Amino acid sequence: MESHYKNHQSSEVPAVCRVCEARHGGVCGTLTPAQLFELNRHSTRRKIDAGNELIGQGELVSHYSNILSGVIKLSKMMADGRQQIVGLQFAPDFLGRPFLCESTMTAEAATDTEICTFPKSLIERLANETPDLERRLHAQSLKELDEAREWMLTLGRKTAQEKVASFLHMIATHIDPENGEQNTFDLPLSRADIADFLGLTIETVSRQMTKLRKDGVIRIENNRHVTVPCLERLNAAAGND
Amino acid sequence: MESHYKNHQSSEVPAVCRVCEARHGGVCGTLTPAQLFELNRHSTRRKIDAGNELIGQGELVSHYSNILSGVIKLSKMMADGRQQIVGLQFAPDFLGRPFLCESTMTAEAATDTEICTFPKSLIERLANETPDLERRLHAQSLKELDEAREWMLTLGRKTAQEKVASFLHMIATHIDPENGEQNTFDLPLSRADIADFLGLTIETVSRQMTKLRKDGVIRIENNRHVTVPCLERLNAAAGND
DNA sequence: CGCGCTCTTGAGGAGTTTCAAGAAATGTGG
DNA sequence: CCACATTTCTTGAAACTCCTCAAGAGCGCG
Repeated sequence: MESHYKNHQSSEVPAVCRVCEARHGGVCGTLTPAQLFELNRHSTRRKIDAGNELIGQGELVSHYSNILSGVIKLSKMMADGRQQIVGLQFAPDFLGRPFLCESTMTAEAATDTEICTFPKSLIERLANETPDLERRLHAQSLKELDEAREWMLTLGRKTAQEKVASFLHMIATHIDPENGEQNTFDLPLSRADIADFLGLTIETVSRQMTKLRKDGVIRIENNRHVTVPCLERLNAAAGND
Repeated sequence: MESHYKNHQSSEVPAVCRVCEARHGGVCGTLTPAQLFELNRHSTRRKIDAGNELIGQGELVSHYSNILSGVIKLSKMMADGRQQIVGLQFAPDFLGRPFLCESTMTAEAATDTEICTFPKSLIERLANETPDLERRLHAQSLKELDEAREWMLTLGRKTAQEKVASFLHMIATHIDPENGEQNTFDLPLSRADIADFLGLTIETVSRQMTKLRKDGVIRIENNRHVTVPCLERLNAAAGND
């Protein structure tokens, strides 16, 4: 490994990064080959099984991560156990809250996930050197802000039916369809997670899914596998125009 | 005016900025005197009466603003008229969505407001020159993101009672108290606005305010004027730990 | 003083939750 | 590969929260 780093030409990007799924969409895309090498030297790839916690509410944040594959859920919990998912991050999103030491929420793998982790301090130094990186991080924050506000509208003003349809529509447009032809995918979240995301109970989510199925807006197989024959109908059920 | 600008020494900040309420908290704080002069030349102060719209959903964003005084509400509307307030901005917050041309929401003055406006292009150029400014804008985005996620928990998982108490607690801690002794303030929002903020109806907000009053958690005069004898009791009513 | 506006209060009803049970999918060990 | 246990999801009935509709009270204003 050592020699590998010593021999590189500064115009080449590290081999690991060259084949990395998140390389262009992710936050590393703005870095120079030399910076990538430095980042690479301090980064580790990790697999995280569904349900495992990356970081807990109130813990110290020492690392940032790029999501290479899978879905991460960010959630907040009240003292009495009520829980709300406040964000879903898909590959190749960047995970971590700049400028803050203590996490205000829990990050947990919703599906089996692969991430690339690096120390907070290193990213912050690179961001100082590289305005493009700083801007990229800023852009991601703004994207998350837009999404959060979109969900505030959903949480505050939509009916259970519209909430569930909105969720399915979001997933349908964020997950790569397995099948080019039709819009078909596996839900990355359990009914309990969906409920926590939409501010509903499991039972209500289930009932609304059943209703959407009976109305022909979606098809469901094995509970997790969903097909959307017509995205526009789903969008209409979600209350969007 | 012309001569004023010609005669300045580059180490002095413009007179208007020197007495500006938002100078240090706001986004201008990071700029050099020379940059402040340039910004100042292209900026205008405006007063906006309560209820007036700054920018509408779907309109083009050509200007950014610093809020000098007052409260601005950011809201989203559905096709059928249902509305949700997705953010409240207090002086000296910065108003505007970097990197985006079309506004995804409406910005409206909740109270009589004074702002300082400048063209989007100028701020973006200054942000390129000044990493500190870019970082300041980033920090503000992150603050808004944190607030949005906090409200997602409120919208999704709290009861009407807790929602109203949460709102009052937020206002109590964001508005400068008129009176050093006790926590007393004028609500910047009407019952209708509060309802749109909390995902409730006017009637429910009213009922919960009455209940909080009868329980002795708050005192109300003239509908708008609120006193909080004990912030901790209010916080408890809001469901926070 | 009457008019309009905002806020409050009440009664009834719709939508969601709660509680409880059953069905379907998933995993385990023989 | 099949019984059995476990988890996840669905369905039903009753209860409760919040909404809708309706009327009245309080306040500012011409």
